[in-house]
Amino acid sequence: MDRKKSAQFDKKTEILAVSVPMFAAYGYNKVTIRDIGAAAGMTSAALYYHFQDKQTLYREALKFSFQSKAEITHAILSSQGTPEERLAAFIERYTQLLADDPDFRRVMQRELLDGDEESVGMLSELFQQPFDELAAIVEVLAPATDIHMVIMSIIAMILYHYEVGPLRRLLPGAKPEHEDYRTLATHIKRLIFSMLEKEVPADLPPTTVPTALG
Amino acid sequence: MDRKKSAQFDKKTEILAVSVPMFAAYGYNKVTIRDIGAAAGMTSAALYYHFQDKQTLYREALKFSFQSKAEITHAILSSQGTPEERLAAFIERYTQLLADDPDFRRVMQRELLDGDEESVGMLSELFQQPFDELAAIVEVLAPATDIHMVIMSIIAMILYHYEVGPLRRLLPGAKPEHEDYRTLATHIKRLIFSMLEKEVPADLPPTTVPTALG
DNA sequence: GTCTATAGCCGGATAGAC
DNA sequence: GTCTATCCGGCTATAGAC
Repeated sequence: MDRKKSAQFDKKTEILAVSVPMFAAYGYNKVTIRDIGAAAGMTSAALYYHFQDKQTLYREALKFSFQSKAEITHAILSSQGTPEERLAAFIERYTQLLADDPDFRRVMQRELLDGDEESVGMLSELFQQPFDELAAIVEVLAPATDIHMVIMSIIAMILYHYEVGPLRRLLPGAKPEHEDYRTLATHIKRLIFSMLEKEVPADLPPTTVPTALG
Repeated sequence: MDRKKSAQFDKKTEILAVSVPMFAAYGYNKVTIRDIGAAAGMTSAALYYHFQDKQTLYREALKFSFQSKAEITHAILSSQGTPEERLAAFIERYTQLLADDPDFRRVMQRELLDGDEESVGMLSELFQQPFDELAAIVEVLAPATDIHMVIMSIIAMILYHYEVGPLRRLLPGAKPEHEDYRTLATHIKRLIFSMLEKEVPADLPPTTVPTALG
């Protein structure tokens, strides 16, 4: 490791990395700067050397968390194959990605509830490109439909399934396999492909899902 | 109006009624008991005559808000007609109900994020019956499918559309008509009925949507 | 770059008068 | 039932030593 500042491991980045799961779990208000300091191995006063104030720290944590997700989403959408296969791959892999990352889901949920214009604007910029890539795939498969709404429906079924989990488990017909992301993915693929009047493509070969940058 | 205590207008109920929109808009932490007192026309100290503490007030507000919604949901599902018509009616009317009631959506969203076991348990009890009624309808239409998942998908597409609104509006392909609940309802009906391999029933006669109890 | 100490504020809850 | 006054605790942020 050389002397030059390493974006991966400098103190500031480390603080962001430990604070993301805390904000995800408890929300902005309940996480105190003392908590963050303790988790990063310092006192709250030291945080003010790195960040102007709590709001700034939070916004940088948000960006830190979402930037990588947008890049992973782009990577998922860059897979090879027919449009059918690529759409199926997106549903399968994105479902898995979110199953593996409760923090990401929860931060997103909190932003949709209480995010200010600036934060939400930042998110929209990050997801502009992946959204367009997905739109290009859907357009080939269903030129006559409202592509925007089809995409939102897919995302809704994935994300809301996780959001509603705590309540869903207590409702009639809940089964253990509903916790498995593959059950969810299969269900969504069936629904979407039947609307597109296409066959659901065969399951993916066990390609590695990108789970981190680089 | 007689002397007996009227459940509709006693002071306690009035406090709950004014606090629900506040909790919905800003969340538990950001709403102070001083705020609630002011909105109800009294000081915070007076609230402690009616409620043990802030948590208790919140929980009662939650129940107050959700009980009526569960009853309305039941009313929507009690409509006449073929199973196809009843499912279509549910999608149409529930979409409208949620369009008209941002408080309900937001309180639900907050509970799914941060609700404790007790609150979520209460919600699940309230929605048990409407869920079963919906399941009975779907079962007739699609005996071979995972009914639980089909219902969750419908609810996901309705609720997530509203949740994601602030972000969705900034994404490619967003159009003004996506704000109209009827656009959403039509889209969901098309998707669900194509999966069921049924025709979408004709639009409802302009029946009044129940919007309050009684 | 991190610490200790503390200023300054605000929120929940209670005491006691009316 | 509602008020005024107040206590207590926790939080953000800063000052200043090291």
